[in-house]
Amino acid sequence: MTESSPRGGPLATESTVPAEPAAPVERSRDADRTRAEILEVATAEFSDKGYTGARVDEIAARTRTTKRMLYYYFGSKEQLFVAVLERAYVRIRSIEQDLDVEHLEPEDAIRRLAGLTFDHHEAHPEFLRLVAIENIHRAEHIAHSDALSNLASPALDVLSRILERGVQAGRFRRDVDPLDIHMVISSFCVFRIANQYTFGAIFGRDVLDVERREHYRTMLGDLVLSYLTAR
Amino acid sequence: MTESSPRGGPLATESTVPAEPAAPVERSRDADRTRAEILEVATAEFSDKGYTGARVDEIAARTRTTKRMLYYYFGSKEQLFVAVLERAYVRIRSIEQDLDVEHLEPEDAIRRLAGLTFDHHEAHPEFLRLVAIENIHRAEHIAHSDALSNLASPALDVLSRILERGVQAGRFRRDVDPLDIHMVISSFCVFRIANQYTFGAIFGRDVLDVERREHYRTMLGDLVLSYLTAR
Amino acid sequence: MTESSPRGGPLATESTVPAEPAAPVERSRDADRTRAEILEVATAEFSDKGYTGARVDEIAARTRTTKRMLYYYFGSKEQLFVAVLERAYVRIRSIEQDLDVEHLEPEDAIRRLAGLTFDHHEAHPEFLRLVAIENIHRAEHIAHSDALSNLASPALDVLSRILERGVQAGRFRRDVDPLDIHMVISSFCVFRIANQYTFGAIFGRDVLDVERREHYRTMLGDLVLSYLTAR
Amino acid sequence: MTESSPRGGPLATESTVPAEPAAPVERSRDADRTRAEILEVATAEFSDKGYTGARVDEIAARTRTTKRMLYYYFGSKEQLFVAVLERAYVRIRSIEQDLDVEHLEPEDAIRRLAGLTFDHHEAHPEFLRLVAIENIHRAEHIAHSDALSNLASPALDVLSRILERGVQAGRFRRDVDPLDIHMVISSFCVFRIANQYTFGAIFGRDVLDVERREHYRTMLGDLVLSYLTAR
DNA sequence: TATGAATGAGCTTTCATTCAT
DNA sequence: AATGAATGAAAGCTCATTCAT
Repeated sequence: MTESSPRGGPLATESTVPAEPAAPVERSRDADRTRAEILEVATAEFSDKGYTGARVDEIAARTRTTKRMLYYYFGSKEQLFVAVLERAYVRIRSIEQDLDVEHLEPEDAIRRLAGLTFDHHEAHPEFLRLVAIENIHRAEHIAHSDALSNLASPALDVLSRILERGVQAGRFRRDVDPLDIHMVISSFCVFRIANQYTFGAIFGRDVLDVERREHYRTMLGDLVLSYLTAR
Repeated sequence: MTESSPRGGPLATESTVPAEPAAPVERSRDADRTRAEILEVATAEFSDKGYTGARVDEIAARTRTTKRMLYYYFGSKEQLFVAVLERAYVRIRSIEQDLDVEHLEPEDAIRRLAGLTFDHHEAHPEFLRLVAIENIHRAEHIAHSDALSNLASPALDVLSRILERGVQAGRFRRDVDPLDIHMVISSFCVFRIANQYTFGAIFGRDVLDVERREHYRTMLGDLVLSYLTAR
Repeated sequence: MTESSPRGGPLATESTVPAEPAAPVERSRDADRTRAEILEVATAEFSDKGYTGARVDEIAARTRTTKRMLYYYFGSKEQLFVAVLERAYVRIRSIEQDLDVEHLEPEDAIRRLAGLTFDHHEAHPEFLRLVAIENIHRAEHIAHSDALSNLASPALDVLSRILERGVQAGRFRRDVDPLDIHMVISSFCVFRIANQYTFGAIFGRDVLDVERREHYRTMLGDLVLSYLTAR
Repeated sequence: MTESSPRGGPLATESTVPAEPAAPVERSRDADRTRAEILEVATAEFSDKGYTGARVDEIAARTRTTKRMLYYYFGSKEQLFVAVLERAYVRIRSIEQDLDVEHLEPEDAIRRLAGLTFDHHEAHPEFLRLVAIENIHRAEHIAHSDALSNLASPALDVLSRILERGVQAGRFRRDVDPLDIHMVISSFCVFRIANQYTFGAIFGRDVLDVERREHYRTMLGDLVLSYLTAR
């Protein structure tokens, strides 16, 4: 990489700059807007076609800028993909932080948590596609990203506290690892979205059918709770 | 396509020829061997790089034949990919048919079934990678394949009978859809393999660690059984 | 060329073999039929796509034989094209021999001759396409063909005699070269067919429109006669 | 096509820019020079080998640029061919506009027009080859070209006025369609060039022989005039 | 800081033909 | 006399990227 990127290097996230002098800000705002637009389009393209399948030309064409600007801002296709992943993870995590389950009974809190995860995954299939794509590439992009390497789910902390409360109340099993429960919940929610196509093709069932939505949502809660409360 | 492919068209699967005639088979055997070798290498390449990322040149280079032969046998990169998918599914399904759980108690049968699924997925990560890749492509290749469109898991029939026995014995819930249970089991097994990289990168846990293997395997059985036996 | 062709080499025309022993004739007849079929299809393909644009695979696919047989009978794509040209010229010339104008007045004979030429070209556009294709290739195939090198039009002899009669009767100009008249007639008839597409695209006139047919046919006669009878 | 072409798209003709700005033109001039060079070479190659027979590699090799640039400028082999056709037609038509026959007697004007057409065709055989090639392809490229679909010959207008004057002077037939006369003239001139090879091979006459040139040129004038003045 | 123009390397696929009996 | 299997060479085209200001 011989060319330096503006404002903090290629991995810089689009942090809101609070107060800056007049003139250069104008330009920065344009730059931010352009960066954001590129990321938006790139997210769609990468999510749709995969990393290799995505075309830099196509991303640029759907933008108001040129391909050259894309390289100017992000350095390379790979760095653009990393930026896309970072933005996607940050967004998803920020949504998860809205969880407010402290006032609920442990069982209800679990149902709430699982249900929200279920909803999130259904609402953001392009995020799951990016995750699947990144796994195909063995998470090599995430691994090299400082911004993502230790970005654990905030839901995990919430989950830990729910489990603690449940155990202390004598309603949940002891010695259950919160991350395992998180994995069970994620497995189900991710599989339903990420594998919907092959599952549908093989078994002829559309798991995204709205008529089946509540069934699956409830089932997930039942599944986790039955495990946590099993004698 | 004006050039005819050898032996039954590009989608012809490598049917086991039981008793073979004498002379002309020699060449057929070579052809079959070549086909098999191409499929082997192509499976590795597609599984490793994804459909778009895979290179026909690379596949050919790792083979004793040439790129030309690859096109002679399979017609196109896409048809080769379909052949790879077909072979992978057929192989996985044939393994699943070895299930022998009729003599077990329903609970043990469930544990056995879940455990074998768990083992299969761990033993064939390249199959799960192909499935993930195919889902990125919205199962368009499987959809166009006659050989795969109706290839439900034989494990599903086995599962149905276990559930029936469990219900009749009064040990399992009524009205549980076998396909839902299959989905729960698959979710967990698939997620653990397919999402191991991002999961590891984000949470710092290696879910493939042999030391944790039995824990997860048992946990899956517990999870499913607690759901099936929940009051 | 290392492989010899059956029955007289690659340029042998499909002459009817009168009397031959039993068994091999059967085979020859099949061979002749196969050759004829290949030539039929090849004529269509070459005429449609041009020499380079024509596909050996495509020709073979439209035949009941295989591509290999095509090479067996004709040696190469080029030799097949020569055979196609030969057959086309022979056929066209044989049709022209039906001219019977000796009993007509010179003027009527000219009209008859020009009209028949006009009709022939309209009836055999694929022949004109082959001629155009061959001219694109500077007649290199015809030049190397013994069968075609001195295949002048029989119409030329007929024309010569008509002109002689006209001159002797004091109705036609003296010293008119029959080949020049042939060229005028051919020019008009060939142009109308061979250049119909660009002419139509540029001038918006469909010169093949049946409603204009008689007009052009008459006009050609008028044109030639006015020249021959000009003071 | 996601990659944008320079300067107005692939079909943009080399419009004469009258007054040019200062600095950035230098590069444009290079680009125009490169475009022109590619078109020059491509004209020769397509004209020589036909559309399918022409090789993009060959065209590029005869240029100072690379094959990549050829695609950069023209998008595809087909679009390059269209550009070649457009340039050829535009050039031919621009030459035809130099006709200045208003001051001549109708008969002399006709001879002049026919003679100039005769000369043009002889001077630009590669244009006629392109036209023949385009007719083999049924004018599909011209049909899709906006620049060419309505490009009637300016010679046609000139011809119309000559005929009018001749009719008004009582020297020419009435009710003669100028386009028919154009067709007669074109037929003869085109045939002589386009069909020279097969004509020479079949009849052994070199119609391009300089010794016969005046004969044919005069003959064409005689032919047309005798038709126009026929009683 | 910003950008239009240009590009080397490699991609999938197709072509007419020959091998080997 | 007849043929199924195999193929070297090259075709058109696209990719992410850099040049040059």
